[in-house]
Amino acid sequence: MKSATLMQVAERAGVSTATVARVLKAKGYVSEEARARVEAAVKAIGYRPNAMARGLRQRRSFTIGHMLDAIIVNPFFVNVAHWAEEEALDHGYKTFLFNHNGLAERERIGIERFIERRVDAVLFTNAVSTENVRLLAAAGIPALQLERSRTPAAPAIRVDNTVGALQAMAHLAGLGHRRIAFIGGDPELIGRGDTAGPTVEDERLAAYGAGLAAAGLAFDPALLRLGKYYSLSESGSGSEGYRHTRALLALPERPSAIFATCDILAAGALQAIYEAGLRVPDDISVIGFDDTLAANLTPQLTTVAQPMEELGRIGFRAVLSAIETGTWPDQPLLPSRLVQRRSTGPAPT
Amino acid sequence: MKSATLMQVAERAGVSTATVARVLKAKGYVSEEARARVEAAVKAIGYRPNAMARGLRQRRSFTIGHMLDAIIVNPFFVNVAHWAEEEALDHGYKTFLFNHNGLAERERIGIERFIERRVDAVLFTNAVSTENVRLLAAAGIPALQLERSRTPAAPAIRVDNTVGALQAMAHLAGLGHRRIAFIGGDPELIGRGDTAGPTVEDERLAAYGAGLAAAGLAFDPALLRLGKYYSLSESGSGSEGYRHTRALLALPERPSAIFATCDILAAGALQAIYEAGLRVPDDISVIGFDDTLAANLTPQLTTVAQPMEELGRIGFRAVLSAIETGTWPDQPLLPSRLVQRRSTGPAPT
DNA sequence: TTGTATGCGTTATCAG
DNA sequence: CTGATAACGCATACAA
Repeated sequence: MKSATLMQVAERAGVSTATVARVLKAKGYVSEEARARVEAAVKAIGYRPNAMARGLRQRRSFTIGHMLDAIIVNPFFVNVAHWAEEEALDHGYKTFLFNHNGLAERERIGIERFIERRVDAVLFTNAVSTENVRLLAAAGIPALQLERSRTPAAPAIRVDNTVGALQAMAHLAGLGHRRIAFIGGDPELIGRGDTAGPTVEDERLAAYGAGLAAAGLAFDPALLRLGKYYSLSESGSGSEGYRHTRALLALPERPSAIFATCDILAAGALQAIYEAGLRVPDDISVIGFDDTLAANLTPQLTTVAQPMEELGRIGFRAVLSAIETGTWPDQPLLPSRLVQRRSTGPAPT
Repeated sequence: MKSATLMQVAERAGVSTATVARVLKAKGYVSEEARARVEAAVKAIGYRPNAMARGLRQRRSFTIGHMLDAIIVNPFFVNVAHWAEEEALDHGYKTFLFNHNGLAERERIGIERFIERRVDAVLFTNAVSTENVRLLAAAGIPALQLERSRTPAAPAIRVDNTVGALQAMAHLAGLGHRRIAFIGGDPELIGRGDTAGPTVEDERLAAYGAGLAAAGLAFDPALLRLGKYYSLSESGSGSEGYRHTRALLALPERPSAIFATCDILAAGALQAIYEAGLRVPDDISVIGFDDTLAANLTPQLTTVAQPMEELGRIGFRAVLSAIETGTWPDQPLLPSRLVQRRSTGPAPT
């Protein structure tokens, strides 16, 4: 038994479809009596508006597309997608997800799907190719980047990586650490994109340097390990962090603290340290970034939290504004912040 | 600039809309010449079919709903959702996600949204209320449960929990463990649902007992810890496992191995053990369930893997069959299996 | 306060 | 092989 139509409701209530529409949308004048009859009819036959018909007529699908990097490898993406969806729900919207896994070709396919579905806007967490993003502009669909800007072809709500990273460094320095290693994304490897200015990786790396300087610590290139966050093909997604940490522990003078710019990297670091028979934080402290895996790791990880809920919610509200008014609200720089748990402690003496 | 319409393509190609439709759907006779002209026009104006119009006309949205428990707390759900989506993509479908967080009321709202969107079918991972699921039947929408059956109101593709759990127990027993603890979901607390027969929790618990018996080990009630998998309100989602493990370690004669029926529980167990200054697997072995967090934990967790990709893919194909032919294919019982990593080792002597 | 009529962009059914 | 034309279910401009 397929759902009833508005016309059937009208018939049953003995009014016109226009009247039914008026009570359903709660706009326009309707007599109390007609309203009651319509409501009774709606209930009686279990009427539910057909979103496709509505969308076709209104030229609005009440749907947005959310382009993600790789939802099953990094929980960061799940989280922002979740909160964007939650906010969307509050506004009568639904979101479509699509994972490009870092591949421009996949991203293109996803965007084409979004266009066919006539999404009212799309969120990128994150974008891959400027050319692809322009496809949306060409179709008249607003697009917004979340967390990082990879292309000038769409506005972005970015995160202030510096503030949290600086807190992390100050925390470590305050604990007496003098040899602090850094495991992070290589600005060149991660993909700088087409946006001018420092990338997320540049910022985190710069904050490491600034944190060192602020604490009066010298920079030691041996303590700097740059690479990818994870490789999609490898199981044990923390393997990059694991490898870097093994190298760090093999140093003649090993670090007493490691600042990893991703919880996944930190997870691998924790494994390497454990395997070496060292204890966290007694022998070595570890800080991560994102606050995704953190609370599940052993020991619970001190990490720089990203504002995932704000990113999702504010991001959705921003595109909603673009949809409804054609204008973008101010794009705030959302702060990251240090969350202390149990993986950091005083430097060993 | 909004996307062009089929009619505009027709005009530009100098043919009727019917002809355009024929070349687009690759069915019906079209002369080579007409086809070429249409294809050129499509390319020229960047035409993309409007899925809403198509859906309205065909009474099919090429969309399915996927009802999930709580995507941000348990990666298990992300994974099956991801693979179902992936399979859907291969068949021209998109999925809508909705998290009910274990609440029947939320589930009802989600289902209503799905109905309004006119999804062609819905997947439950997992269902909460029979009454809600019946809403779909009333609307003529096929529904399928994945991983576990909570209601007789829809068919289910379930997982064979026994096989993997038995492997886990045999693995532990083979390693010489004689005091094996069990931390699992309480069959009563988790929600038995309305389906007759043993629940997932019953099965895992039974396998524990059977594994003990097979190894000639006595059952010790002190080693049995039943509760919830996690509480949604608590950060550090492994806290349930942490608490149970603390209790276990405080026993006069503590276990040398713990079998936790969820990686999240195992993550908490690992934290408690670490905090107690014990080493895994030297002092105590741990096995989890699901294979979600496993590879990221310290040490990498031996766990009973659930067939998440198969669940998603086979699940989608099953509903597709229901949509297209009105019949359900055979529902296989998908096997779980032990994945050995580094958290299990010989029992200490 | 209410009803009529039209069109949103497709697909499908007919004739031709 | 091709072209009119009529729905699909709803929203809205316009009349009444």
